[in-house]
Amino acid sequence: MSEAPAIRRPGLRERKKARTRAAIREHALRLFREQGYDATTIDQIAEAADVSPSTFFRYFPTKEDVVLQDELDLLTAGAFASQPADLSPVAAFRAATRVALDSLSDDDLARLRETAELTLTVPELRARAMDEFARTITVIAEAAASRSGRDPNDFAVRNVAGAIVGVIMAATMPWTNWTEDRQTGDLFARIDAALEHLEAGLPL
Amino acid sequence: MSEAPAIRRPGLRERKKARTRAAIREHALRLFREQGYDATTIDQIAEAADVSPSTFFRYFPTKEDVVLQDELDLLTAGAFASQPADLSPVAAFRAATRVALDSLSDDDLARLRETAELTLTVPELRARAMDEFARTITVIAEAAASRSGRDPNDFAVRNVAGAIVGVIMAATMPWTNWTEDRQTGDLFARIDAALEHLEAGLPL
DNA sequence: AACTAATTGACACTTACTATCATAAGTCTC
DNA sequence: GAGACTTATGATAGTAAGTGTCAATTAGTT
Repeated sequence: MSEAPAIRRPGLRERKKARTRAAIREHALRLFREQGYDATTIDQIAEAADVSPSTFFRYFPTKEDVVLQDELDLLTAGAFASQPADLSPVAAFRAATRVALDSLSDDDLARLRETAELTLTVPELRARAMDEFARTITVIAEAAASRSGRDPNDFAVRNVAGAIVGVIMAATMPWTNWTEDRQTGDLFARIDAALEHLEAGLPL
Repeated sequence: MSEAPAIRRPGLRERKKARTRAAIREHALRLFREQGYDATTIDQIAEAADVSPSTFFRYFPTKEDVVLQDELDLLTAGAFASQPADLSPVAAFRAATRVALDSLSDDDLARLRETAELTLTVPELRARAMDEFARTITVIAEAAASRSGRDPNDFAVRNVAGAIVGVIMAATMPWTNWTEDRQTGDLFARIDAALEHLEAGLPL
C-alpha cells in the first residue's frame, strides 16, 4: 500500500541534495564575509562544506552563482501579473515589488541584503548582476505585455521595462562620490522612491 | 638648444606603443571574428600580434578589455554638456548622441559595430558591458548636473540618467524571442527611437 | 659612448573551470 | 532483505586566464 506518496515526499536523496546545497551556500557566504570574495577559493568553500571541489561545481556552475540567486524578480513578476489592470505599468510594478518583499521571511530578507551588498561591492559580481538586470527587462516586458494584452516584443513595452530597470539600477548603485551616506535610507526604500519618481514622469 | 619639442612630439616610444596596442587589438578582433571569442586564446592573439603573452596583459588587463573600449560615451558626455540649456535632459542627450556619432570616422564606426555585436553575443562581455552602463549612469548624471547647475549626486538627476541608460539597454538588447528580426532598423536608430519615446513620457 | 629608465619576454605560479571514470550511496523490484 | 539499476560523489588530470618576478633588450639622455 502507501501509494499516495508516490510523487509527494521529496525522498531522502532530494533532501540530502537540498542540505548540501544550503551548506555550500552558507559556508561560502560566511567565508566571503570573513575574508572577502576574491580571497576565498573554491577549495576553501568545498572543505568548509565538507564536499569535494567537484561537487561544488555540480551545485553551482560558477563561483559567482553562489551569490547571484535572484528569487526576488521571479516573485515580483508573479505579483506583477496579478495587479489591477487600471494601474499604470510602473505603478503596478511598484506595488508588485512591495508584495514580493512582504512575502519574504526575515531570514530570506537578511540573506538578500547580504548578497546585494556583495553584488554591489565585487566588480565581478556587479557585472554579472547587470546581466541579470537585462534579463529582468525581458521578464518585466512579458509580464506587462500579458497584463495589457500586447506583444512582449513590442518596442514601447520593452522600453518601459527598460526605464524601470534603469531607475532601479540608478537607485541601487550610487557608488561614485559616495563619501559615506551610501545608506541614505533603505535600499528598498530607495528603489520605491525611484519608481515613484518615474511614475511621476521624472520631473527635475 | 632644441628646447621646444620637449613636450610636443609623441616620440618613438609612444608611437611604437600605440602601434603595438593597435596590432594586438586588430588581430584579437580578427581572431574573434574568425574563430569565436571563447575559442581564441591569449597565446594565439599574442602570437598573431607578434608579442609575448606577458605583453598582451601589459596593454589590456583582461581579454575582455580588448573588446570593451567605449570611447562613445565619453564623446557623448562632452557633446552633452554643450547642448542648449533649454533642452530637456533627455532631448539634450539625444542630440549629443547624434553629434558624437557624426564625429566618428567610417572606420571607427565599423569597429564600433563589430565590438557591439560581440558584446551582445558573448555572455562574458555582455556582463561587463553592463558594468559600463552603470558607469555611464554616473557620467550622464554628472553632465546633466553641470548643465543645470545641480548636484551630480542628486537623486532625481541620477534617476533620469538611469532611465536613459535603461531604455538604451532595452533598445540595444532585445535578444530574447528574437526569432530573426534582430536588426529592426539600425542599432543607433533604435536607440534614438527609444530616447524619443522616453522624451515623450513613455506612452503605451 | 656611457648611463638611465622603460619595455619586453621567459618562467613559475595560482585559481577557476572542464572532462572522465571508478566508487559509493540511494531507489526500485521481486 | 538481496539483487539490479540509477544517481551522486570524489579523485585525477587537464586547459586557460591572470599575477609576480627577474634578466635582457631597447629607447631616450648627457
